[in-house]
Amino acid sequence: MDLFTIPGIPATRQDDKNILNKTVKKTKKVVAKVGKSLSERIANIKRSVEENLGEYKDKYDCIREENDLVKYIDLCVEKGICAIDTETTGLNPMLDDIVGFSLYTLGLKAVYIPINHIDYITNAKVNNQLSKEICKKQLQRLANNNVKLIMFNAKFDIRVLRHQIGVYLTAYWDGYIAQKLLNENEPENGLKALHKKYVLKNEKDAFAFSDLFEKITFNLVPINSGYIYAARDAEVTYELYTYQKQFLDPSNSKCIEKDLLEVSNVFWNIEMPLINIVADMEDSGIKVDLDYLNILSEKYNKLLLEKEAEFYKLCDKYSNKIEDYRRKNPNNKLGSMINIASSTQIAILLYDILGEKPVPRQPSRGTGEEVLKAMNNEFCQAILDYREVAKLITTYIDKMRNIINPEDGKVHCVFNQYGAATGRFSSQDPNMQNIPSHNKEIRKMFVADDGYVLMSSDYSQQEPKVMTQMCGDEKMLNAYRNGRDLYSEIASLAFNRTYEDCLEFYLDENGNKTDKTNKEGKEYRTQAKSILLGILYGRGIASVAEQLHTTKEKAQQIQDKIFKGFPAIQKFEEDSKNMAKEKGFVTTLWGRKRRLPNIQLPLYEFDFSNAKNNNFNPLDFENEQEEFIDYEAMDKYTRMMNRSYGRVAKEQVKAKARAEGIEIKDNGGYIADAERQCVNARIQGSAADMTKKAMILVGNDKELKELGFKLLIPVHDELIAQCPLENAKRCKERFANLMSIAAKDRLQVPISCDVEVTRAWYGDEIELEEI
DNA sequence: CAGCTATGCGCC
DNA sequence: AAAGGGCGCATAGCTG
Repeated sequence: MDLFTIPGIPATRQDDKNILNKTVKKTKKVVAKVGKSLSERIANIKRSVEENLGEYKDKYDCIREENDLVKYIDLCVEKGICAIDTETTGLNPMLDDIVGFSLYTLGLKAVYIPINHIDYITNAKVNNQLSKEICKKQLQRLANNNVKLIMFNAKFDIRVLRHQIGVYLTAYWDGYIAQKLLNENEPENGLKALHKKYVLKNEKDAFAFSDLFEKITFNLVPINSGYIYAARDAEVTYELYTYQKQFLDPSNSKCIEKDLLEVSNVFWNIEMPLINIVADMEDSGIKVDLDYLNILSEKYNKLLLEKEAEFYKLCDKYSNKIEDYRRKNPNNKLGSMINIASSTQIAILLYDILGEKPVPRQPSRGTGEEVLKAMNNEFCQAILDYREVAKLITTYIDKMRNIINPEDGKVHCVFNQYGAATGRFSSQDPNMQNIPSHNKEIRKMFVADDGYVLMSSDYSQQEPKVMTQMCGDEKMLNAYRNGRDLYSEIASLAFNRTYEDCLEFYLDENGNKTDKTNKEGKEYRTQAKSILLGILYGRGIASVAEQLHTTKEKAQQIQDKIFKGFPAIQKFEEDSKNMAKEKGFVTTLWGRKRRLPNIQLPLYEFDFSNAKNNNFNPLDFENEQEEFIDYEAMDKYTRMMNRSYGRVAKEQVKAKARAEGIEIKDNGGYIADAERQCVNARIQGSAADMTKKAMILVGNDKELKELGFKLLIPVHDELIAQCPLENAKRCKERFANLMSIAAKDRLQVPISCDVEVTRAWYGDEIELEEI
C-alpha cells in the first residue's frame, strides 16, 4: 500500500496511518475545507510538482497502454522480483476504489499505472487509463510466475487488489512487518519515514516538499503530476527491502552478527505466512444481527436516561452546596449543569463541593472506578452506573452501526498482526478484542452466517503453560502431564494442603470433577493463581496483597513459599532480567525479540555542565578540554539518592544538587518498568507466537477449507471461526486438534482447547450430537 | 477546526 | 514509598 503520505492528503488515503498511527482520526470528509476551491488546490499541486520534481519526470514512467504494461510485467517475470504499491480513494479495501498501482523492478524505471483518475472539472473519467481487466490479466502473471512481491503493509494492497481487481497475490516481503521484527520500538511507522531514515540516512529527500499539497483524494490528482509520486512509492518500497533484507536473510553475515537468526525465522515462518490468513479474516468479517442490535440500542439508551436522571436528582438534592461553590468560584469549570461525563467536573463535585478526601494509593483527584467504589458517597454509584451504560452504548452499540459494511451486513475490522510490541495482535474498527464478555448481551450481536455456526476455541491456561515451558521445571511440567491443575498444585505447596484440598471443585469417588464447589479449595487456588499471575505481570507484592484483600506480609509469605517450592519460577524471573540487562532484550520461545533498552540505563545520570566548580569554558576552542565530572559529588549524591525513599525525598536530594548546579536524572522508574516488562514480554510474546502458529496451521488446512471453515477473529489465546452447521462436528475436532499441536516444535507442555459451538458469540451451546 | 493529552474502561 | 503486562477507543478540554 501507499505508505508514503502526502501530509495534505486526507487520512482516508493515508492507509498507513490507519494502521500505523493510532492517533490519527479518520476524516469523514473526502475533501477538507481549506478555504480554496478544488481547481486552485489542483493548480497548486501541478505547480509544486513542476517546481520541485521537474527533474524526476524522466526518472519515472506512466504506463497507459496495454503493450507497455505487458512488457513491464515480462521484465518483472524475468527478474523474478518486483515491488508493488496501490493508490486508492480511501482506507476501506472493500468500499473504496483503486486509483492506480505502481511497480518497480531492478534495472527499470519505476512506473505508475493509472486506472481510475477523474477529471476534477468535468468529473468524467480521464482517458487513456488501463482497464481493471487488463490489469488483472497482467498482475495474474506475477502470481502465476511466482514473482517475489515486495510490499509495505502488504495486507492492505493484497485486499485492495482482491476486491478491486480480482487478483489474489501473496507478498514475499513486507517492509512493515520486517521493521517491527528489527525494532519494535522504532518510532517511525511510515514507509517514507523509514526510507528516509535508513536508506537516505536522513539526507534531504526531494520528495519531502509535500507539505504544500492540499487535501484531496488521489483519483482527483492529475496523472501527469501524480505518477511521479506513485511510482516513487514502489521504488522506495524496494529500496527499503534492499536495506532490511540483509538483516533477515539467514545466509547474510549481518543477520548472524546482529544475532537475528531466530528473528529471521519468526519473519519467514510465522509473520509472512500469516499475512494472507489475516487478509482472509478481514475479508470474511463477522455478521451483526441488526434487529438484535436495535433492541440493545433501545434498551440501553433508555437505561442511560434513567441513570442520568438519578445523577441529576442527586445534584438537585445537593443544589445548595453546588450553588455555594459556584458563587465562591465564579470562574469554575462547571457548566450550567454538571457534566457527568467530565472527570474534571466530577472531581470538583467530589473533592471541592462534597469535601471527599483522596483515596489512598490513587491519584489525588482521581475519579476512576477504584476511587469511586472506595468512597462512601451516594453520587459514586450513580456515576459508575452511568459510565457502565454509556461505555456500552458509545463504544459497542452505537459504534457498531457505523462500521457495518452495508453490502454484506458485516463488520470487517482491521487486524494489526504486529499491533503490540510483544508480538500480539491488535484490532480496530471495531476492536474485537475488547468486546465485553462479562455482559454477554453485547457479544451476542455477532452471529454466524445463515446455515453456519460460530466456533470459538480458546487455549486453556495458555500463559501459565508457556511459563512452565520457559521455566523448564519438571515438577510444573508433570502437573500438566498428569492432567493436574497447576494453580492447585502450587496452592497445595504454598498452604501445606493436599492437592485435592486446593481444587476448585470436589472430586467424586472416581477422582472426577463434580460441580460442587470446594469453597476453601477455591480460595487457596485463587490466592496461588493471583501470586503466579502477579509474577507473570511483574506486579508488586503490595498490589497483589491488595487484590487478595490480605496484608503485604501474608502475600510475601505465600510468594516465598511458592518460590521455595518451585525455584524454577524465581530462576526464570531472574534469568529474564539478567538476559535483558546483558543483551538489552529478551526473547520468546520462538526467538522473537523484545528490546528493553531502558533496563541498561544507569540508575542516575549527572549533568555537571552548570556545576559551580566546573571550569569548562565553552568558548575556548584553543585548548582541548575534558568533560568535567565531579566524581566526589557524584558519589555523594548517589548515596543520598539511594538512601532516600519515595518521590518526595528523592526530589529533595535533586533540589539540593541543583543548588550546586548539578542536575540529577533519576532513571529508577524506567528501569523498574523495563524489569517488569521483561518477564511479561517473554510470556505474552511466546503465547502470541503460539497463537500465530495455530492460525497458520488452521488457516491453511485443506480439510477445514473444504468443509467451509473460516477463521474470523483472533483474541489473544482464543480463535473465533465459523463453519457450515452440518460440518460442525468434524470442524470442531480438527480445529481443536490443530490448535493443540501447532506449537509442538518448541512447547512440550500438553495443550488443550475448549471449543464452543454457538449461533451467536457467547450464545447457547449447540449440541452437535443432535445434528 | 484539527490535533493532542488526560482520564477512564472494555478485553486477554 | 510505591510498585500491572499488552492493547483501542470514548469524551473532555486544551492549544495553535
